[in-house]
Amino acid sequence: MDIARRAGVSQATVSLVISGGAASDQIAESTRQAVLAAATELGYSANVAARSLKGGRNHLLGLYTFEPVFPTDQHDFYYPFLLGVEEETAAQGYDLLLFSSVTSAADRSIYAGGANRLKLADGCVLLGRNVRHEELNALVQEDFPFVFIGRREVTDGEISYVGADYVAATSAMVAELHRRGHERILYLRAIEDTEPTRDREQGYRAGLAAAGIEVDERLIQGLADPAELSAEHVLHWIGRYGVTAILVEPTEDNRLVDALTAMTDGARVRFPEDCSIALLGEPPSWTPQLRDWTRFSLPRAEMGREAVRMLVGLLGDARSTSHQVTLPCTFVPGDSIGPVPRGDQA
Amino acid sequence: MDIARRAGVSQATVSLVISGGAASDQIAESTRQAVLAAATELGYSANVAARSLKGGRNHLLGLYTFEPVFPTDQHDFYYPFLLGVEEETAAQGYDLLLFSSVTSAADRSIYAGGANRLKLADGCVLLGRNVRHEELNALVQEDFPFVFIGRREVTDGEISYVGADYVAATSAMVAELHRRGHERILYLRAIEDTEPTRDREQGYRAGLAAAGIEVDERLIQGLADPAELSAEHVLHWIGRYGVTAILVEPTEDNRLVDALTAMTDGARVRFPEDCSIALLGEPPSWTPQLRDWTRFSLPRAEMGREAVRMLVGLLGDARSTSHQVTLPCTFVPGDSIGPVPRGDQA
DNA sequence: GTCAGGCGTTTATACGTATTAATGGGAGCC
DNA sequence: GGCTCCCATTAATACGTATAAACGCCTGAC
Repeated sequence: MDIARRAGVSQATVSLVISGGAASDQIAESTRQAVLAAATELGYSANVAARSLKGGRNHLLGLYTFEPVFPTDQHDFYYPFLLGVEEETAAQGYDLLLFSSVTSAADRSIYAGGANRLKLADGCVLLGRNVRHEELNALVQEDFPFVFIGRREVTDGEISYVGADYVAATSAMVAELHRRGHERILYLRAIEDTEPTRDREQGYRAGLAAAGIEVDERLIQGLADPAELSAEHVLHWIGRYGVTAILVEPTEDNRLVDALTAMTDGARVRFPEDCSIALLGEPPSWTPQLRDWTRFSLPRAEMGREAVRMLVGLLGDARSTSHQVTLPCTFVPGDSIGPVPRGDQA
Repeated sequence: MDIARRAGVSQATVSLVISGGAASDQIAESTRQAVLAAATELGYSANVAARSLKGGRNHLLGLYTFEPVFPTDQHDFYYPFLLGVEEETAAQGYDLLLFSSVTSAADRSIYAGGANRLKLADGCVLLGRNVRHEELNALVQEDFPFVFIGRREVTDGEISYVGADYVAATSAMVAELHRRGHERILYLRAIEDTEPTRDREQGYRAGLAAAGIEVDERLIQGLADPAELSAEHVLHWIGRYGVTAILVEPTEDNRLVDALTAMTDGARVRFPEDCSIALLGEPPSWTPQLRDWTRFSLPRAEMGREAVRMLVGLLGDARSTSHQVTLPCTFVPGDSIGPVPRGDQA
């Protein structure tokens, strides 16, 4: 190390001065000044790799997303999370490492190339819907500190996460519909069995139970691709099952809203005149808001911030217990729900 | 390394098998299989820190902004740049390091703490209006590889940058106004003497020259804070100098557009009926676009991408020469310019 | 039988830092 | 003056990997 030579001291001394805020009180003031001067002069900065190799921390937090975030629509969905993460990371005095290379790689795996690149950072915030649970398990076993944004379960053990309270929000949505007289409420769920979907379904059932309505399993329909949702479907459900309201999960992109808009434009189905409809979440904010859909919105930025706070907490405590937090969603009244259509009233 | 023990070979052999796709043909197939088996079994993943320590490069590109990006409006201004940088970084197989800690620190200096934290990355993309030129100079002297987004000058030597062609865009804007008969064109410039402002002024003068109009120095006015721009000012300029069109530099936030909107709302001045107005740039995109201002827009995402490409090029070439590129802006017709008002026609 | 040569593997070393144990020198005390 | 003790500094080591150089062994040739 050339700083040492420059200041005429040993490498160990330099290390003590630079990093050892604690142990550097053992160092004579004159020496410390000399070292700092030399460091400044040479534009020195510690090598992260070496530092983290040694086992020290490098003051980096990582952010890894399981989905690519570049398609602009999805990016816009994830942006508020990122904003929160970035803001709190800065507030905590850390730098933020975006694992874009892994994200964009063909195989899209944390362990691509046999290397868990996440370990570059002290800890990591994870984000994304299509999680590879086996990778999460691996992370847990290595006990690498990380926090997931969104509730996630793993088979062995518990992980830390900051989730949105989909259960309560969905349940409240059912209650809201029930207050307006609806009893035949269709729930269109994503076909993949991920945690957010499970939570919504649980909230749906809980909401019905609270309203004293028995669950009609035929009113829980899987929807593989929101784009395939058409007026025919809706009219069919109305006619066949007496559906008066629909709850539907939006995707991270704008396919759902596009489909709904197409329906409305065709005037085949009117919301809420023919049928009430509410979104169990919020479509990407960039979507031109032609319509103020009834929905609930996640506190995305706050979730990002909270995840970082939690992560920093984990880093501080050596014996890191996992933490789980769910934050409440905000109900957005919108204008797509209304009373039960005349002909269908009980 | 416990994989070595597990497979009954040496650490070097493991390294050859794991990383040396090239040199691993020297390894007997049986040995390689044994090593790979052991690696899989133990859930091994290479330590990136060690790897990059040995290799010198850690495959990180940095992004540093001279202004804090958290006030939502400014963030929205910088966001497209960030998007481009992020996208191309991923495409190049690098990870992106956001220097948020430095950004948010009180002293906001690259060299905070006597250390150049930027060196954490292999190279760095810089961004921001209020540059500290002395820091740029220092970076140049260390010859740390970096690329600035926006044209920047330093006293000693040249730096690499990807800029927007403000000169041509402003000149074209003047030509556009002249085509509609305007000859008394007021230029409201930022009061700080930064490169973008200088370029706009140069473009303004060039445009006038091309149109055969002599520059009236009284028509170049400094504007410290766009918020202070009022109907009184505009009416004054119209009455006193016979101004029929205004060119104004927008800020990274929404103060300018707010001021213009306030003027319009008060109906004190109508654009373009009373006076044409065009923005020499683009306000933050999040601004509720009450009005489609005539302006030009920077290819921000493309600038970000190009900056990363250039940076990666610098990293590849050991003998790094500096490169300068300016990208053309896009004219956005909008609806805030029109013909010369009746009473003012020559 | 000896020796060259090639191949598969290992030994040794370097990367830059943090940390512990050791070293040196100076001051204080008897 | 000699001894001890303390404190500022240093030497030594470890972290996990990549790589050049060295090594041993086996084959083929003379």
